[in-house]
Amino acid sequence: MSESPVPHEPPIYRRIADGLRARILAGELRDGDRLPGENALMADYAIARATARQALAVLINEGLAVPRRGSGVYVRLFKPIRRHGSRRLSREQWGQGRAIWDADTRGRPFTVDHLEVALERAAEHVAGILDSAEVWVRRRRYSVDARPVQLAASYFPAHLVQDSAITLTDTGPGGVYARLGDLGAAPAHFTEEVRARMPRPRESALLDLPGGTPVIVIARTAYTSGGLPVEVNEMVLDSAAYVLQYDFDA
Amino acid sequence: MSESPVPHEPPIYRRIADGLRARILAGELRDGDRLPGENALMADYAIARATARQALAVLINEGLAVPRRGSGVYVRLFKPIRRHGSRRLSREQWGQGRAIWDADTRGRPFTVDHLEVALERAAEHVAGILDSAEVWVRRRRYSVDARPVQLAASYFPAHLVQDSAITLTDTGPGGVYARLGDLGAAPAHFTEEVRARMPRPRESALLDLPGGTPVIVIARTAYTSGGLPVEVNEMVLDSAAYVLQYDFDA
DNA sequence: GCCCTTGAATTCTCTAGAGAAGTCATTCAT
DNA sequence: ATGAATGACTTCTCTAGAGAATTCAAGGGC
Repeated sequence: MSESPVPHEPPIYRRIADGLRARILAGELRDGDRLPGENALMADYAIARATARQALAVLINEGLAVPRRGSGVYVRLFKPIRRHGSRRLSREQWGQGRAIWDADTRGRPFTVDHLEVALERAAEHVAGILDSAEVWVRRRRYSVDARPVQLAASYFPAHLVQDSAITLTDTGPGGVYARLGDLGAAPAHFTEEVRARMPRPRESALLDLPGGTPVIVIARTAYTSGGLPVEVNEMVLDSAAYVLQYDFDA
Repeated sequence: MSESPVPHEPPIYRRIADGLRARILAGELRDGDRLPGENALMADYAIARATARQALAVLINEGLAVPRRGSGVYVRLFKPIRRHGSRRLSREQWGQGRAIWDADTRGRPFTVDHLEVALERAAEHVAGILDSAEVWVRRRRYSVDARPVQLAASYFPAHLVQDSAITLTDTGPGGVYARLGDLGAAPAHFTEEVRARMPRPRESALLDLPGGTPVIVIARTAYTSGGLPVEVNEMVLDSAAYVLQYDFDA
């Protein structure tokens, strides 16, 4: 019964991780700095390799450090891009453009790496929204400075866009939204659903994500002014590369 | 030069993790089901304990599984709450309320666990936005069904709210926004900055997060109709508990 | 000056084993 | 019936060691 009232000292690997984390968050170790590696920790604390690795794994899974095989473990950088939900209401005219998080506002150039257009049977959740069993899909990957930052897949009801340039690689001036306009189905209203989770392996590979990096998943539905859903766009973002901004009135 | 063109077979622990993940995503293993544990994997694949643990750690870090010490490893559940950014434009009148992700829309009751009100020197990024060195802070934790889901800290310029009920535990009918209205500083415009990252240990503890669960961090600034910033609200959400929804016009 | 090889340093994968600590159902005493 | 103790089972922590795979700088050959 007489349990010692000790608040349970944390295990070794955790104490080491706590120490390193404190030094990172205090700014003593900065973006890109090299952390003590497995061998250094083994020597410094007289522990086995597995224990040293476990300590480093904590920081890696927290997204604070990135391992580079054959080289070392480094403090991770965070230099996000700002993505505006509604440009119309965006903050440029509010609050002198002050923001909580630093980010590149003036857009660096996006490039599209991969582009794939296909006619497919719609997945259930997409079919349910677009009310269409067949959809044209446009899948693409965006990069900034040769670094992949976003995967996107847009779905359109097949019967609506069948003979338009939306089914082609080159959609012409103004892009797909201009083409939807040509079809009398210009998007007038958007709703975005936002989630965050850890990436699937395929997403991890395509976005070249280090461990400990969640993805932000945005599912955007575009409606015409008549309330007809005309596009579902599923985006997967590297969470270390983005800050989302949404503006709205009370 | 003649590199063998073998696409490098993945290591054992990864193949095991891949197999289990496939069974989870295919629905063969459902929410709450028990996964084969360390001992089972050791026996099935004739591997060492550390290797079996490594395989399970992959799924745990992906947020697909949750370990329960002394009991087993279980498939994780995902039953989020839907949080609306702008209620005014929200989708109820659009698209018959169809949504990509299932979520509890009708609000289950929120409860406030912790509440702490204090006068503090403002952190740099908050001071920069509110243009005030001293701020009143209201920190609180929200729970749903006795499960903590959100931490929030609201900051107000000290000189503005000094003598109002905002500095009290009970803010009276209508809450802080009604009090700001009393002061002639009713919020008219909001901007939200959204990020996702892995939690800090303190957040992990307060939200009772299992491994592999990112947090969504929302920094919301409220402006009066005159463009004066009157509140900064930093929220930390359990990403497995939330789907954010934003609606806006083109 | 440029390319290639070499070798040290580093992370990554895995084996084998041991004890601590928590969970949970069953058994036993009251 | 209720409650306490037991014991099987589970995850968690850690040791010790070894070879594979990768990086990167230094040195040698052209």
